[in-house]
Amino acid sequence: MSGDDNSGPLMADVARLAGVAISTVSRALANPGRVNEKTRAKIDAAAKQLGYTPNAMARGLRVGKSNVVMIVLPGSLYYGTSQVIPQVLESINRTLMQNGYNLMIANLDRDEKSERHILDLAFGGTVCGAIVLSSTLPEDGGRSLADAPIPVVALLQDLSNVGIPSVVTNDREAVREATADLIALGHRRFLYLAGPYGNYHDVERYAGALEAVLAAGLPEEAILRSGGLDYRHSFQIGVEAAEFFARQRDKPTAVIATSDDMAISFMSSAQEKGYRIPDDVSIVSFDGSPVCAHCSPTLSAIQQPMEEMGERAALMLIGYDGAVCDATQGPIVISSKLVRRKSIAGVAR
Amino acid sequence: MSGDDNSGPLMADVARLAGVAISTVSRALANPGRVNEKTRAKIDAAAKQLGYTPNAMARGLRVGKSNVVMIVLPGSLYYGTSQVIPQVLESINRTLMQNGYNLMIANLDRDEKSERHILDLAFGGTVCGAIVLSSTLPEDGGRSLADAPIPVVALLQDLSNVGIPSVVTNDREAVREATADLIALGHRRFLYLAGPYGNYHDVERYAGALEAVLAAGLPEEAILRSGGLDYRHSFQIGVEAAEFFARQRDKPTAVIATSDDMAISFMSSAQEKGYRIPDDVSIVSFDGSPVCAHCSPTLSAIQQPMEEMGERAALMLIGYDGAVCDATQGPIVISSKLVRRKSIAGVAR
DNA sequence: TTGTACGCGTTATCAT
DNA sequence: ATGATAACGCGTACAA
Repeated sequence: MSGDDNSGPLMADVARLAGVAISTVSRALANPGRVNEKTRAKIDAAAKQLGYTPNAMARGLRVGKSNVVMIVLPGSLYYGTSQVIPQVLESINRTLMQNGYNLMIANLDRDEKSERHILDLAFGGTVCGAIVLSSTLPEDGGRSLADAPIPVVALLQDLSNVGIPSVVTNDREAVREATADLIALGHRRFLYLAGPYGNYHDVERYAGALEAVLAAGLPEEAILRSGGLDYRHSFQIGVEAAEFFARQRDKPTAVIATSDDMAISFMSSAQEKGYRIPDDVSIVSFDGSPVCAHCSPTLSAIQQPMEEMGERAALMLIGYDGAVCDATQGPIVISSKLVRRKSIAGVAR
Repeated sequence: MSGDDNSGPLMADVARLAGVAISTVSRALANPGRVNEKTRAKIDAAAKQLGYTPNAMARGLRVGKSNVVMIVLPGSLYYGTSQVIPQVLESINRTLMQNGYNLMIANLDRDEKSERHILDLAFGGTVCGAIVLSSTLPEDGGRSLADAPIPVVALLQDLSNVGIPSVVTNDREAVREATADLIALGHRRFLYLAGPYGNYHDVERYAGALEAVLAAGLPEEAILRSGGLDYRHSFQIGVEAAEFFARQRDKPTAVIATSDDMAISFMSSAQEKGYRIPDDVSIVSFDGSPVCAHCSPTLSAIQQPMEEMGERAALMLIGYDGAVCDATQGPIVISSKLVRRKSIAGVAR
């Protein structure tokens, strides 16, 4: 790469052309108010004529702060239908850009190298803040992202218990309400399709389903579970769950899937086996990707407010909303909402 | 945000602790070979003890080059099932990270502000290269990304005619072959679902279909077209196309969709109207998202080699593969391939 | 209101 | 093999 071009006009060039001192140019560009109107015009003209663009690294070095935020993503992303990551990325990027910041993306793999890399960014002054979507925090040789001299915000999972301000959805409550809805429709036996057991989301979502079941006076055994694989294998979870479903003597009448992909592959597998949806079995899923509206039948889903969460996290990070950026208050919770479509029906028996 | 913490050990601190000069520390860290083994050990120990992390901006300023690459994405991303952007992002990021580079993302909206922002990154030394996925190049007041003092590579579309090295797929050829396959299966009438007319991909893909049809001695009219909306409305295109299909007296027997979303919504709409797939109409689509394997019926698709394209573009940009980074040779073409699934069948009449 | 002078933390040149 | 020193391009006290 030939980016070592040290061409490009400098502030000194602008100053010379405008017939003023360098510092005046600096002020005119940063604090247009604190310089004579006429001088400013001359400087602006000179800058424009030369096509001057300030050097961001020099400024950053001098000011001791960059304007770059990094987002730490789990290393092995998963490419089903979920648009969670891209939506959140766009939302964050838009918010940052509007406030003069840039977004750098960093993948946190399992290997030491990627951890060190991310920590170098955090401790080396490259970034002035981090939004974390990975479930673990990078650590390496005594350094941890939690101790970095930059603010950190967690998104999609609650890390406020370790002092990191967090933005999450009300997973538990949303599942509880959806399950209660199903119970109101007459459902008494459920199949819960799980992501990796122990995962933050899985714990919350299962807890929500359980709360609803218990609240209705049903036993814990009213919920069967299937899945437990990593989210990368969501489609497979749905396929296996359909087989599991077919094997059951006393079949569940409703499925709660913790991702759209599980629901989609469950539906097509079950339909292939001759089960009708929602007549034989209702299904509700998670994330609410746009494709849900175009499944057969259209898929009811708990829709995550990605745009809003991304924006909120970004604003918290850059201190636009400093007062709320306090982990001791617990996480900021933004509501998901159930979007009802045709994959849910009452139990007719 | 409180990132203005000028804490953190400096190279001078390491030097003091190790009992050597600053410049020796610098060498020991950058060129471990050109310093005494014993000295190096002392320095490494000191650095580790202090938790020293080099300041990237200071280095960048001194060296006159950053290690950040930016990717310019179209402003209004589209969230159907397509995983093109996220897959390409991950692939590029992984490749860059392995080679010591970082990835910054920039959305190119229609407004002047985002154009200026991107140009500031390019001209201000923040980034040392750009990978462009947007269909237009940002321009503002005389500056254009094409004239920036950094290398630029286009991905997914061919900009080699304006001097920008490009990495593309063989869209045209892939569609031609897929269409020829359909013709071999007895299909004689086609419905082509278009993205925005005039769009690079649409032009190429339609051309491929047309070439196959003409080569088989069929008239241009063998291909009906529907769609023409922005890719953001892909689902709607499929829905409307199903209505269009239902209205036709002499119906096409095969559909060529230029995105998975069009295909998915066409299938579910058509099925709802009572048409069977592939018995009444075959369908093949584009992108080949993972969900294609879990549609009903499973969806045949021309699968784009996103991983490979991303990697190739990144390597080209950072000069790993300098010899090939020459736009005059035309674009680098990486082959898509048709993945056959159950949405295609022969014509039984 | 404008100019002078210094320093941000690192690398590279030169001399030792 | 190592050390002293001068940049890199900009922002900001301070002085004028």
